Amino acid sequence: MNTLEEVNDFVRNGHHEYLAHVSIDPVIFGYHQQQLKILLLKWKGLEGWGLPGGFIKRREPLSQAAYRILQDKTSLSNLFLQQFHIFGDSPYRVRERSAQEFKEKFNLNLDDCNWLLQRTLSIGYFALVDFSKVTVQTDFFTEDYHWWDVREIPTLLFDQNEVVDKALLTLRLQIYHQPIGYNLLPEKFTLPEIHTLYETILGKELDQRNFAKKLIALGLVRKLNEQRSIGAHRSPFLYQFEKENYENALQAGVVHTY
Amino acid sequence: MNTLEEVNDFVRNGHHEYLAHVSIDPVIFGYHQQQLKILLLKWKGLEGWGLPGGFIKRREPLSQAAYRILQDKTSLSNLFLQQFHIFGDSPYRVRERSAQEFKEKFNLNLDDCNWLLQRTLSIGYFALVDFSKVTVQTDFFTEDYHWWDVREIPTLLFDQNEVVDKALLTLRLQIYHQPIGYNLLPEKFTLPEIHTLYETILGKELDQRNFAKKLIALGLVRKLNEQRSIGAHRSPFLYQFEKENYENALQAGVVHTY
DNA sequence: ACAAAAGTGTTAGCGATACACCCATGT
DNA sequence: ACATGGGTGTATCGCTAACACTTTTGT
Repeated sequence: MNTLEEVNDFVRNGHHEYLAHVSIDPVIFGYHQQQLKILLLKWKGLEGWGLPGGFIKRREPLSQAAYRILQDKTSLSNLFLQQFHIFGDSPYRVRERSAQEFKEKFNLNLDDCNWLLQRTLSIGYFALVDFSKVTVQTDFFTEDYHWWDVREIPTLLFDQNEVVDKALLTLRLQIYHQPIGYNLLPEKFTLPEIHTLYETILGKELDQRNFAKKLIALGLVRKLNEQRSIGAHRSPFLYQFEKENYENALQAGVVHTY
Repeated sequence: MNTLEEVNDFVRNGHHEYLAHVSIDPVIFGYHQQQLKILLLKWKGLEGWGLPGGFIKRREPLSQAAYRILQDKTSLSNLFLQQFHIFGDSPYRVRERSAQEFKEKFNLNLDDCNWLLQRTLSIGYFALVDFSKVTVQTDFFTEDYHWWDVREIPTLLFDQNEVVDKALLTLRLQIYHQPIGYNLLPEKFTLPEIHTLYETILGKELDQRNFAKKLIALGLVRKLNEQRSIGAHRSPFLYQFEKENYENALQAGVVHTY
């Protein structure tokens, strides 16, 4: 959506194409330079940053809508995506909006009963993406984008800080049951990288030796015959996931701690 | 909703009071006679059984809506209720319904664009109730109700078998992190009762001695000076939850196995 | 030579699991 | 007395957790 014409059509006739009252808000996690990050957009006319949300088409399966929205923003097609909560309790999600608000913020004239003014429930999805493969797409509504360290998330629009918090909580709870590393790390990675990733997500220190020991003992990763050069230090070996073992272990929930 | 007049008003004007496109479907678990059961309703005009669902009012917080719907059906106010998934992928949740279908099944005449004909996403909640305290309310749409053993759930309306399956799965996953026993058992219960409850939910045998040992060692239950008479057998002692310890243990996730 | 990060083994303690016999009660 | 379900203790094994020094690399 890039021209003013398209935007006007979306605002006025969007309810013929999309479901009112429900939106999808994806929390996109990426991992880069030892930091867990979230992709946020700066919306035109609105103060502050927000999630790259979107609407569901009238006859589109829900999960397909989530993939479409993700793909539109990141141009990634093969990513991990999971629904984690639906938000409909905060005051922002209960009250309806006014046409005046829209006029002031976007300079768009809306009918009082326009579909965008109605209360919207938000379905939270979280995505795990390989940071290095993402190219962010912007459009008419998007002024800027930025990957934010999860420890430094600014104040977001509406109740979206709550959405992000819940996503992080879910990520932590599921770290032993979902292919977290598989989707956040590049194909080849070093032990210190995956070690720091887990420490970052869990927000606590994990013993270096025990961590490596367990990964290897369970056959979750395979040591490659390559090393990465990291400057004035010993060169770490590269590893790959043993896809089959890894997935079996997750299913069985074998891995409880590191 | 009991008179035909009320029903007609709901069908024709419900969209002024309720949000279209979204419904709440609660899976109500109860435990009785060593069986985990689910409350299902027989809807008038529809073949088969279904969940006791309802709609969200326009300005009603989501979780409040879930409580209201639950309370309307069970007359219970103090119950455990948790959102677990939103369903919007199955063919039933994608396609829209026809006025003709409504005419045939309910003998109600609807406009082609009536709000009840539109696609509806379903928010799944699961509730844990003390079976002995429930009195089920029926209304115009409800022909009958029945508590079904979870191992014998019949074919349900739409995609609701999927909803029930997912609720069961979630219950199993959360058994160590949610006050499962607290809400499904009466205030006073015997060790064999809680033991069988956990076996039933997890669908596997748990060692009797280890189970009791752990419950008591962690101080989750307190032995009372009362016994229950169960006929021609040794009388089991009654126990109560040690509320404080129990909740602390859940929060900390202390209990991993039995 | 030095600074910074990678790599690597052992031990102690705790918790999970496996296992079988006696007791209470009503008929 | 007998049938049925309730109640109880111990020993082994495996996993977790704690812990520090040597190696590599570039400057």
